[in-house]
Amino acid sequence: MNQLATKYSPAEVEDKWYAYWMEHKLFASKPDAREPYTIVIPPPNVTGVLHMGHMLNNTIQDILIRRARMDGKNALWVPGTDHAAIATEAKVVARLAAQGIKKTDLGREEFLKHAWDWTHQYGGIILEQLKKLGASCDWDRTAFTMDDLRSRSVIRVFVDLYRKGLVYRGKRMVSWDPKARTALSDIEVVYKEEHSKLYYLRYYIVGEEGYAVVATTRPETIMGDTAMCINPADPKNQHLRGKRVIVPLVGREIPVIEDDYVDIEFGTGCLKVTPAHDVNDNMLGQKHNLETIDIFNDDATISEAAGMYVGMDRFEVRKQIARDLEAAGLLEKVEDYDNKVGYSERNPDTAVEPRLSDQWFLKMDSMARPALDAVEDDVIRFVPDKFKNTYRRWMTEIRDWCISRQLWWGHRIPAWYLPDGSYIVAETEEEALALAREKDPSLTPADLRQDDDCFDTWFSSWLWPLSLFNGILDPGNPEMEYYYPTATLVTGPDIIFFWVARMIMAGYEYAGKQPFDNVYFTGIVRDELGRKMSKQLGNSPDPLKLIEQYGADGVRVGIMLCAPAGNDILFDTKLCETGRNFCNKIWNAFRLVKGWEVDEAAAQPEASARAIAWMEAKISQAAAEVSSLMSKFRISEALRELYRLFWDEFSSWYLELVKPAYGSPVDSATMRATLGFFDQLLRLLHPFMPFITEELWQHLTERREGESIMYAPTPAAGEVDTVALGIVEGAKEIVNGVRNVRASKGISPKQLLVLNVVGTWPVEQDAVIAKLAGVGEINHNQPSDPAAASFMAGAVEVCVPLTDAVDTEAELGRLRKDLEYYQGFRESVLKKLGNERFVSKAPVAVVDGERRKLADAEAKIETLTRSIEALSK
RNA sequence: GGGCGCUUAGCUCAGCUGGUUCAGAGCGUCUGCCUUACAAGCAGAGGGUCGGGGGUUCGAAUCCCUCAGCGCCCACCA
Repeated sequence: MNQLATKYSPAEVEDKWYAYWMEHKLFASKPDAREPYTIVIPPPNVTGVLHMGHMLNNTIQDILIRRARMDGKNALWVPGTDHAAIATEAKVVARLAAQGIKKTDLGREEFLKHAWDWTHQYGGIILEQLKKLGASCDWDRTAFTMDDLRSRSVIRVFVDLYRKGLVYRGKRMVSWDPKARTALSDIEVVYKEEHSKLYYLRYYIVGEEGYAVVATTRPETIMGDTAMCINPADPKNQHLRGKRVIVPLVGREIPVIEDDYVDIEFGTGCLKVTPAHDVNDNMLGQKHNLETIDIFNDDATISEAAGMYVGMDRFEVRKQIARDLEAAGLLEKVEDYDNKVGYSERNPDTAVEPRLSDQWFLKMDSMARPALDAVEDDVIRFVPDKFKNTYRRWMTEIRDWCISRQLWWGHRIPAWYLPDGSYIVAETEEEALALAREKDPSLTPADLRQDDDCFDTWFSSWLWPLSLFNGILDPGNPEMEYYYPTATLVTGPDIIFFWVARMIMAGYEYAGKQPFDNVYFTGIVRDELGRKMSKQLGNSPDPLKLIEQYGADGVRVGIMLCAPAGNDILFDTKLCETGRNFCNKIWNAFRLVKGWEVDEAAAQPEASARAIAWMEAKISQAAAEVSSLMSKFRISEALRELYRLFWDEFSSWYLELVKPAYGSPVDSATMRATLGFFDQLLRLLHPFMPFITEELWQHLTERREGESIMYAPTPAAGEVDTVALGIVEGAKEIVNGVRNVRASKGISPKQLLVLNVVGTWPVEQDAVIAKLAGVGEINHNQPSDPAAASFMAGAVEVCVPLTDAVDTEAELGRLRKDLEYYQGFRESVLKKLGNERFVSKAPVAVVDGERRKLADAEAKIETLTRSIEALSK
């Protein structure tokens, strides 16, 4: 044979097999009598491109799905994408801006057209990239968080929650971009370290002499002050308790309130409270029922409400007010001060202004309870379980969820305002109108004004496991009944609150059950320097380039080798090389076996028979180990186990043992067994390396069109023949010893050696040793030979007579070093056994073990001593 | 400030229920091999007082306390 190239080339193999899998619809799933195993993909941004985080995440999902499929389950992996409200809108805004178009000039309808164009243009690229990776998703089910079914589900849920009384409107601080005149999301705010000033202002106390001094970085907000706050435990400000003070320049009286939020150490311990323009002040304002004065217009100029400096820019006012305070003797001092200031990502020179606005909120506490219990009671299992702590903390201190966003790209909030200022929540405008007319029959469609805002992206993705099976619009449908709850969610710990917790809440609220049984938290992929991979740093390799370079299987192995659950991953491209090399190893092992000529009449060599019995036991052991590791989600370790099994045990030991001499045929029993092992190994490896295993499996088996290794059952862990196992394992030790002698003495591997054994070992090992160590003759129970090179194997000394004279001094040195080691070892064992408490308290097996160690050590010491004596003569 | 986690070979990390699968793997380094499956390979070698200190125990990389360094998440200081 050997038309097969010496190197595995993944490119055509991968495309060929992916097309084959698709053509035969091998990833498709329909409910049937089998046990389901379902994964819903964490939907990537619809216009995103694949990065290393996706690679990791989706490789893991594919491994789980493929393994389940081979375990005989009905495996379904549902793909889809997320509309990613803010991220996508920001991209579209940026593209329009490049053409000199402003979003506000376009208007909502036009803007959405552009957004959809963008989505259609770039949408789904990421899913095509996943195919390159080998992802076995049921593509016919591909969903989008803004497709019809998902959109209707979102609206249905919002209206339902509203009618249950869980939705309310409230004020919330948002970051406002005064230039774009729009609210920003938290991730659109960039904080910069800045040198600014700390102004110390005098607030005169009403009805007495003297004043309190307040330190602030924003003196221009004093017109919005509605209180001064001190810490009740602050000894230096006790005299202010219960007093009122006068806002400088403004002249308004405000109360002194007390709250332990105030840091006694900072400034003078007095804090001015401006509830309309600071997040914390707002919190204080709510707690103490303070008045709120909004002193800014949309563009951050001073509003009428301020009563002074009206129409001026905020920073101009800051300068002016400092001068005016100074002139009025109300400025105590000014200090340099470094602080962080938020800037708009969209307008990098514009500082964001905290601003109060009306938002929609969802009450969380009633939904949080069952969701918390589910994780506490391990109904939902977190892997690794350390994330239970994180989850518990957040769930017990859960805050209401602000579900509205000041965006156009997303699900528009189905609330309509009436001329009288009230609003109606309904699934459609028609329904809203009908409801409105119950109050006022004269209303027309023109009287209704729909809320401009959209839902938070997570308000659609929290329904994902439900909406994918139409569980919102048609609860209890057959697909829901079959696939829900899903088996495992694979995601990053960074979205445990945004997404995981909320899906759990939605699951209980709308299906009465957990959305998934397991959550596997992956690590965060970092570069070799430990930095998070990011576009700005440019330190994220392009996954598609990696696949081109190393093959999908190679990249999958590369990333999985370094991906323990929950720990961050320092990704090094080198690991893909290891993966690629592994593919090559498998490929070449296959070339070797396929190249063998079979002689039906040939007898099976003893070494081959021993090897086969041993390999069978090895595979059985490994299959059990891999099952156990997979059930614990120790996927990386399972792969390592298989890597070792294939490379070390199968290739280095087994194949070398059964390999016929050059030009000689192999006996049919050995060939059959070898092909059988190959088949089992490919099946064990398939979930990790789908392409190469499919390719070789095709060469290995007579397979009909439409069949695939994907559906070949996982090899079962059978009985382990420990005797057969022990024979080769024992022989390996001797072989290693002989190889060591060869290496240190520079003996060619071709030169046949004689072994004189001082003592004996099971003769069944001899054939194995002979084949692998290049040994022509093994003599048991021989006297020690000082002229030979020797080594210890267990308590047995093995002498290798040499044709050339032995370097006596070097040999003596080596033996003495060994002797010293074993004497020390004996001492430590003796010490342990001499400890009465050890002997009486430690388990019998452990004590027996120590006694065996002692006996072994003494035997070794005896042989070594004799050898040294003999050699010294 | 609150919480969580990490520290084991030059590098990246395994080490689950304390004890012969306990000091491991991969990569890197060094030595010898282009041995007709594979140089993307083969056969060897060196390298760590398991972050410091204390405790529990017959026995600690493993459990507890403490200190030091690093990282992450949440809340963020006027």
